[in-house]
Amino acid sequence: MSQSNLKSMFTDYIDGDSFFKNKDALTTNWKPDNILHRDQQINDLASILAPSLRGDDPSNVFIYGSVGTGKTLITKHVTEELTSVANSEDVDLNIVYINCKMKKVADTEYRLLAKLAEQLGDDVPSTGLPTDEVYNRFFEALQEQEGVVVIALDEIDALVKKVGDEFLYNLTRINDDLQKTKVSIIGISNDLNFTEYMDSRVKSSLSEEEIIFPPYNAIELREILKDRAEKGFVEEALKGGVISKCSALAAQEHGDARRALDLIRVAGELAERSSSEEIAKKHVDKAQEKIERDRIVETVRSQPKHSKLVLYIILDMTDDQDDIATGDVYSEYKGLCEEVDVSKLTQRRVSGLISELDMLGVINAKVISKGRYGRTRQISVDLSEDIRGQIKEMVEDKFYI
DNA sequence: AGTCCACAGGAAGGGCAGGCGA
DNA sequence: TCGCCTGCCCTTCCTGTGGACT
Repeated sequence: MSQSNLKSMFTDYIDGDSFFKNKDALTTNWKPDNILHRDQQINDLASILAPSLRGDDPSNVFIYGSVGTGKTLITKHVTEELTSVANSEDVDLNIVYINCKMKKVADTEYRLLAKLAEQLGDDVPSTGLPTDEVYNRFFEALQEQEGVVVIALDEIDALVKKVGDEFLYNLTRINDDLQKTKVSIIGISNDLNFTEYMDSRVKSSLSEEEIIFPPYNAIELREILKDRAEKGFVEEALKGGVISKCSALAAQEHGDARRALDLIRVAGELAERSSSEEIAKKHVDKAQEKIERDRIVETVRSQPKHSKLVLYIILDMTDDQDDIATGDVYSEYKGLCEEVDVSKLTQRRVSGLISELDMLGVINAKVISKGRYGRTRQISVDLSEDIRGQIKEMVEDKFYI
């Protein structure tokens, strides 16, 4: 692009009509005035939490539902309403919301306790103290509260799978030691079978009440999307069938409203970038590809260097071989480490990295037995040429391959 | 039926960086 | 500054295992 073209592109951008009138309305963080198809869940959660307005401690509640079914949105909505009533009625109520999956924030017991203490007004260093000291600080911070404290732990399944359920046991028993404060816990999980991982005592005290968020079907998704699109896009930006297409695709993805919103927003951005007259179905297809590509590439980018090298080897080997084994990858990997002058990891560790890449959905690795010839992982890659190229390029740039 | 391969994957612990309190 | 504590990444050591081969 020549420099004058660049200039005209920018001026066109300013002068050009945008498809968007409020892009925020097309993101998951945006809270609509009326939340569709979740009346039952809103009422359930509200009636469980309502006793806190009279100073009683509400039952602990467990919320289940897969990704994009509105768990976080509804929890925030109900707790915000509750807080505003509590404020106007002068009731002591404190709501703490924490996402346990947030890397480096609340993904270990220490960090969770530190974060909880911080939200209750105590400052705890991000590392350095013994865990029981952090627990004490959190406990003291709780004691200084008056009335009810509701702790909402989002993506609690991720944390329990990582560090066990002992912290939950402590949390659910904390009321026994508190005098004037009452604590209630909302556990939010994406994994419906998650309680199987937990001790039965924790399970029973945490699941005093349960609320299930079923996936949205295509019709519900369409209504949600239509509502958001009216707020997010200017009139007549969308060609017929676009909303239906987005909702149908998202319904296939376990009724994921987040995916539906991402699809329509990205489709809008792509259409705008290609200077189209309107947003059409082809933009949705492109959006689908882009979202998947970005997800994979971003996942890989955030991996440690050895994980990148291992993936590079796997991509390289699967170029002309269908299935490869852990041992093959490891011997090639050792060669690559020498080539780029990086100290190599052990096979045990590389095996772990392969398993992590599999869990992240970047590669497919399944354990098979070849009888006499041992047991190994059969590794294959199901990525488009485009994505493979991007990942390889990223690794080559980083290590000067 | 027994052997044996090529790993998988659990457990324990070392070493490091970041941070605290004395 | 030093001792101590944490999370994190990694190694070492180990036991387990599905099925082809003998």
